[in-house]
Amino acid sequence: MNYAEVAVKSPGSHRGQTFCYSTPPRLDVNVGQAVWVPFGSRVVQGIVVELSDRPSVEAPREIAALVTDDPVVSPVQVQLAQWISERYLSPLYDALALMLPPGFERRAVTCLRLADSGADLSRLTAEERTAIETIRANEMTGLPELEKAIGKAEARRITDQLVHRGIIVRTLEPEKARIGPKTVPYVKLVAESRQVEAEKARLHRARAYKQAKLLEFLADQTGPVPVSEVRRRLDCSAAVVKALENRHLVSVERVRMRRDPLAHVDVTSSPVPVLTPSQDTACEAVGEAVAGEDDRRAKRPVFLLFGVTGSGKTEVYLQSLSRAIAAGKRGICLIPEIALTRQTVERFASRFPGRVAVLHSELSPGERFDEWQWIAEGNADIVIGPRSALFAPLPDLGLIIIDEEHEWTYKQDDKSPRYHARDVALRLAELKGAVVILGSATPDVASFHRAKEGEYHLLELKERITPLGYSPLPDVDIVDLREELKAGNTGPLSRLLVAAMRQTLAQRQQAILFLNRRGTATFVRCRNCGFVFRCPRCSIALTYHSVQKRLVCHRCRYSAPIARICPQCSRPYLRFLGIGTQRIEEEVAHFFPEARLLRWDRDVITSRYAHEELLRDFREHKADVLIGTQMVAKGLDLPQVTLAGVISADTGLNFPDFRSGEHTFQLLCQVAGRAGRGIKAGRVIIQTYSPDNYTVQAAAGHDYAGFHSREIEYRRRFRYPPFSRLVRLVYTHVNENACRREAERVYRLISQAGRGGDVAGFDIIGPVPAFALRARGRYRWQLFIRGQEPTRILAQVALPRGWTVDVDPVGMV
DNA sequence: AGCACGCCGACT
DNA sequence: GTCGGCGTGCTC
Repeated sequence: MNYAEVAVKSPGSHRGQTFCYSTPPRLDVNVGQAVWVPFGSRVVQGIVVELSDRPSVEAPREIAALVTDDPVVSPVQVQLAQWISERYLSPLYDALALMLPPGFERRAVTCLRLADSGADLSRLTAEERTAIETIRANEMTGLPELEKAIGKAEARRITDQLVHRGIIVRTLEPEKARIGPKTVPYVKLVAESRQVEAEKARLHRARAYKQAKLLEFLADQTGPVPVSEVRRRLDCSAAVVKALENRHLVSVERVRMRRDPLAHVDVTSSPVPVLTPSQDTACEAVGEAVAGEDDRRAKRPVFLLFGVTGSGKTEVYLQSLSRAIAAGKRGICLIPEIALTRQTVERFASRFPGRVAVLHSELSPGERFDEWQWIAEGNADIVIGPRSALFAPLPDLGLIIIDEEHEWTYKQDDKSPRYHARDVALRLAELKGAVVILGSATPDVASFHRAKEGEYHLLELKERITPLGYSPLPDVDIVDLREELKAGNTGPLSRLLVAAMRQTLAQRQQAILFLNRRGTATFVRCRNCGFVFRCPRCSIALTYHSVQKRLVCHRCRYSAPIARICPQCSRPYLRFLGIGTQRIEEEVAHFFPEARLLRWDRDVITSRYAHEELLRDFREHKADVLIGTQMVAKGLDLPQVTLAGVISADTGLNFPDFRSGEHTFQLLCQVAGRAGRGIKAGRVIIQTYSPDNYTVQAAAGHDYAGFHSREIEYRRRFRYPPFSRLVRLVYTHVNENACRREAERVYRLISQAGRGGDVAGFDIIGPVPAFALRARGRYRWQLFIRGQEPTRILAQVALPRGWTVDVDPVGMV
């Protein structure tokens, strides 16, 4: 095996592409190894994905060095990366990069050093002298530093010269590690007890009382003690420790320390609750599957855990994990968003004290590094985190849990690889022989379809558990907003909602008001000519913020003062349309001047802990009404809330996306689930202009099955997922015309390839301008390929720069 | 990412 | 006529 196929970190490399290198005998190269390879004029990192005894190109170059002696990714991870690269049409390296330890990726920098030999230093130009002085000042100087000192082009020209004349040596070194293990000094006694007595006497004579005290203290300890603790307890300085160390009476060693993100969590374990019958059935089924014979060929089952809000899905996760651990396995639990799921994380941490690792983006780089290392060393039984936690180096993986599996945050859509964590998890489970639990109160339409088809095992939790036992789901009223208008009520709050709020507040209970999304908040339109204020950079409608009295773009934060007259027709008929959280706040304040209001949207949430503080305040009843967007709908446990109001269910419904019904249903159910989780019954009011819509009706009736059967028929009729798959192609360009023309060209290219080739059974939707046509000064056009295997056609089409491909996109807008 | 190759505007 | 702009393509 003298050759290696290497996935190279290069932006230009396309899907699955590898480069062939020869392996010098001095290096022990294995699959999964990170290596330095020459690439064009540079040296870059790559991952070995295959070994062979035959080169795949004529003249391969040689692997320069290993990055580490041991492979960084396992063979199974290489397989998983190949699958991701294939499915999502992403560069293989990008897929592998998901699995690398934090801070592992580094670049090679050119380093300069003076040559040892007494080269001829006479006849140097002034610039050359400055360069040499800069290099002499440090042991090792990076080329970038020299470039900063004397300019880029100049630095290159001069170093070339000096290297040529043998005055300096140029080498390639990995850039300095930014993250590493944290170590703390520990001190321990090395002197023998006889010696200790003698030294103590001597130190007393020398009036070095602190040293004597330290010696005495250490003699009483059984092992090494952190220096910081010694200093705190004996109130001494580092010099005292140093003095004893110099006399070889004590030794100081640095010990690696874990920066534990869960250190603050209170682990006083609450009693393990008794399971309801359906929870018990679910745990039994999962436990049996996890503990089953270790036969890799027998595919492990996938469970769809379908349970309404408050039915105790988390308890099923916890006890399933207990069973997995009892069977010698470990588990990963994916959660949609860390900010809103801290309660869940803490519940896991206190059920399995010291055995839970968290991996998420809010960790400091150091914490992330330590968690990763800690997991890799086999210290954690459970890893919990958002989608990337799937790639944790957890040994003995036996169970993968995906909480709120319908959540869109499981799809990565801002950067390559554009993978869906649920689908990757299913593949990983197959490779590892692990069991999967998909949990949701409102499963993804595709997941529930698969469960109905028998592909997944359906586990249903029917009872809703509250502090006083089982409680029914809240009553839901639908308010027809057209009737409100007819009755002369032009405000955003219906008469029924106002009445319900009055009652709730009179009983000193809490209410939540929910707005579909911030993007539909107050925009400004001219009633005379129809002009709408738009962002000059992004072309989306600007939103009016009453506090600053300015129009703000919610995409790029552009802002402008509000005008009095229309810039198009010069008439003073500007009108504020739509409703934002601020507008609702003002409206509620008008009806209930006494009520304490709390607004929750991205304008209020600024700092890292603002979510928690706000929630704590509301939970402690420091406010009566919470007004917010999507965020208030997510799994929050607020027992004193007895009323939930949806200002308008329509905003989502009218979105030009085949998933708008599904999304709206999920949101409405989540909001409905917020009310009545405590001891008092809850009530929900949904305001809408389309009261007969099946999505609204089903949500009001807590009828997932009813919604699903209608929705799946719609999907079948229009051949949308899960009856087809989609690929989204987006082209970005500064010129609008060029953008449209390129989109049209690729449309023709794909349809021709489809007619002529062997890939049939697909159609193209578009090309159309993307929903936000302009983003950051660039235009965007998009088209969709729909079919059974929509990616196959793309193998025949070369897309130039500027295109991004999103397989199984989460939305169409 | 970087570097080379190649085709159109302002200069000797 | 040439120098150089950066659009396009390639790196085992």
